[in-house]
Amino acid sequence: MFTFLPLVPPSNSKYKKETLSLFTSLHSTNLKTPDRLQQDNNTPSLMSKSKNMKTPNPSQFTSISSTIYNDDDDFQDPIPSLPFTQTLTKPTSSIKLKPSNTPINRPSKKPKKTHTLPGKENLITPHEFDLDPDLGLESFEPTVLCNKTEVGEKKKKLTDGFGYLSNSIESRLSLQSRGGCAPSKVDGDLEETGTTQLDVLLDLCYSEEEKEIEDEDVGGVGEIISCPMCGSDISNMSDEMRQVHTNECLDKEPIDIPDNDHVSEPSGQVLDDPPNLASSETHHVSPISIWLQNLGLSRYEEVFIREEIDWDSLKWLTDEDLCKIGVTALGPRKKIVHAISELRTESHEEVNIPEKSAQKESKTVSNKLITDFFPGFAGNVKKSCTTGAQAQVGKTNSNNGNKRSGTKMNFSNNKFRDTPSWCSITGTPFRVDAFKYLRRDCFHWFLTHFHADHYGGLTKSFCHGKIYCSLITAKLVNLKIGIPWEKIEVLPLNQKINIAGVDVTCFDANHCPGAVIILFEPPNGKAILHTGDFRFNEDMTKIASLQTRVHTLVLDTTYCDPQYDFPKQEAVIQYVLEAIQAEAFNPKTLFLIGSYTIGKERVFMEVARVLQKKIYVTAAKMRVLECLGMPKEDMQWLTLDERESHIHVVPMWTLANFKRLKHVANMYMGRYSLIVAFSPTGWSFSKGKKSSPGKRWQQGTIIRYEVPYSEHSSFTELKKFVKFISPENIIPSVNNHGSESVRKMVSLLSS
DNA sequence: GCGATCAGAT
DNA sequence: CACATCTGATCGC
Repeated sequence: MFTFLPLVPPSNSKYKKETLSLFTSLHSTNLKTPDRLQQDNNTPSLMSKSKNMKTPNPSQFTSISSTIYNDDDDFQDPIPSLPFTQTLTKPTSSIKLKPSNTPINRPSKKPKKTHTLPGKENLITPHEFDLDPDLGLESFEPTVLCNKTEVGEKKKKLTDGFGYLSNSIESRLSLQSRGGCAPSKVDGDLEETGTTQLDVLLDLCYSEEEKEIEDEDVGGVGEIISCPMCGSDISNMSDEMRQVHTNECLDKEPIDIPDNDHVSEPSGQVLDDPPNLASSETHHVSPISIWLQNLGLSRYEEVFIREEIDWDSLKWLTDEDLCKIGVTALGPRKKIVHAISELRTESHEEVNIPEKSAQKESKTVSNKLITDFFPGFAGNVKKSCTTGAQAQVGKTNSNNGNKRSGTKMNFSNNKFRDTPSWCSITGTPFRVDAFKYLRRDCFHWFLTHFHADHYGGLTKSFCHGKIYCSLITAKLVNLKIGIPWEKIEVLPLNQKINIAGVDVTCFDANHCPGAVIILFEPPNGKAILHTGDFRFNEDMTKIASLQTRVHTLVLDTTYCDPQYDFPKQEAVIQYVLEAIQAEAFNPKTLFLIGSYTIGKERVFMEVARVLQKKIYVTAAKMRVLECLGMPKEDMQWLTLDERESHIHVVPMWTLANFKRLKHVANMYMGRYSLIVAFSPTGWSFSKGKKSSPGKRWQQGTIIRYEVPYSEHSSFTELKKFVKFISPENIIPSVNNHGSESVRKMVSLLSS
């Protein structure tokens, strides 16, 4: 019978000691090394077999691996021009862990900024001039800097083991005890603010402030600065807090937009429908023009003017009409038609809500359920929706029940949609995972982790301020997207820092490498905990900072439904291990383990460690893994030489269906006679069957396992977490299950 | 021609 | 279901 032969003597006690990560504890405590593993080393191993195989020439190697696994895609080399030969010439016989050629140390090259306020860049980047020389700067730069130097020192610590999953004792010890919040200098309603609504007015504020700053560039302070809305003295606030304050006032007191110059600013501001547009009309800017600008289709402005299309008739234009009037290009036409249909939907709803037609009512009710079940949430949403989630359409929204008098436009273009409430951190000038909603009124963009649905919209031309994220995420953002380090601020784990007057603390989210949960403690005293994506574990309840009072919890509700109950990751990995053993009777078996750009590392790393087998990864995947700061003892299990391993890490979609797997099988025809693939996904359980450790499918010589390996919290875990945090409000960050599941969760929680 | 973006697919 | 991503079409520079 075939068994795995250890490639390396299993003397791993050293790194076991060093690695505080769950990874290791998982290995040392939960995962039993399969008995058969240690026995029977008479049987020729696949390994030795593959060593005897004829060595393919380099070009074969490349074409095979890249063709089979679509390496050109996700695990793609970020530098397109990088010649394949570079990969090929890597030593293939002895796998050395090359020093990473990724510029991971570049953050340190970034000169530590000192007090640079009165410099030219203050005029260039608004967020810098925003800093009050006395207060803002004091509260922002020095604090961060101070912490940043610590960050540098901590980097090593953070990345020891899997930095991302260690709520290590070590790091927890360094938790700062949480001081009381500074008394808010703004009025008590501050927290009720949404952040971005009337960018128009904000822009006004900017230009005014810009002038002021230019004037006082030399450091002139002392003037009393009043809120343009309520008139109260906001001189003591940092400029960003002033923005926040002003935004709140704006939300409270909707006003007419006074200046069309700003109305026409195509920076994605939210436009009120007829009323405000009407006011802009008096300044000879038609609402249609603004609307077109927001769609990025200003070039058709002339056409619409020529055809004398007004706001009302716009809503009834058809695709055909557009063709006739000269919008012939398919793309723009589609865009316009889509946007029009949204306009219609919206006005339709406006009409219907009062009528309470059965259908509409049910929609309204279901929309409101979330808020109903979270006392205080409704009010919040309403306000933050004015700037935030209100106009959401499509799959990323639907939790925003309240449509403030339906006066907002929906834009088909994501970029111009309102920032959803779960992206805006009320009471702060921050956004979280909101790169799809880039605006010029914000300069602090937090990224919880490096998954496409969270960094979506972020491109290397990002120029909206700073990106705040964990070290691992920072490396990936730099590697994969090409964001220069100058635009990235690395956040330490388990350590409170101050950004723009707001206390910020990050914790490991137990999701993918680098994923963090972020606690924001704004001056208004209403702490906001943003989970990003996370999987709850009991250790989180031991984090001192989380035992604080949390006002609003922005919660990853991916599996917020009782039907979603899956096993612990350890159990699933154990299942995979056993399945590999069970299938390994055939020495010509190729094992494939699915993976995303990042995520699911634990599955294949544990397989390697427990089975003592090397794992093949593509060069691009290796570069990503090199960002994770895994100890050498772990990295030694990875190889870039596919001949060294019959366990391959492949992009998840390679395993998506048997058709693709057959493709792989064909490519390896003759070399492998059996393919065993593992798809680790949280969705791989049937609704009725709870916690089944995995499903096995077979078609001929291809076996496909779906294993419920989730990096999101199960419903049970969500419950525990919510109970632990006991927030006043919850904002779901995922709306896939709608309000119903949130309602269920809440009712269960309250029982 | 390349990067960005989006809808639709998986 | 929709995880997290891919694909292909289109547009702008």
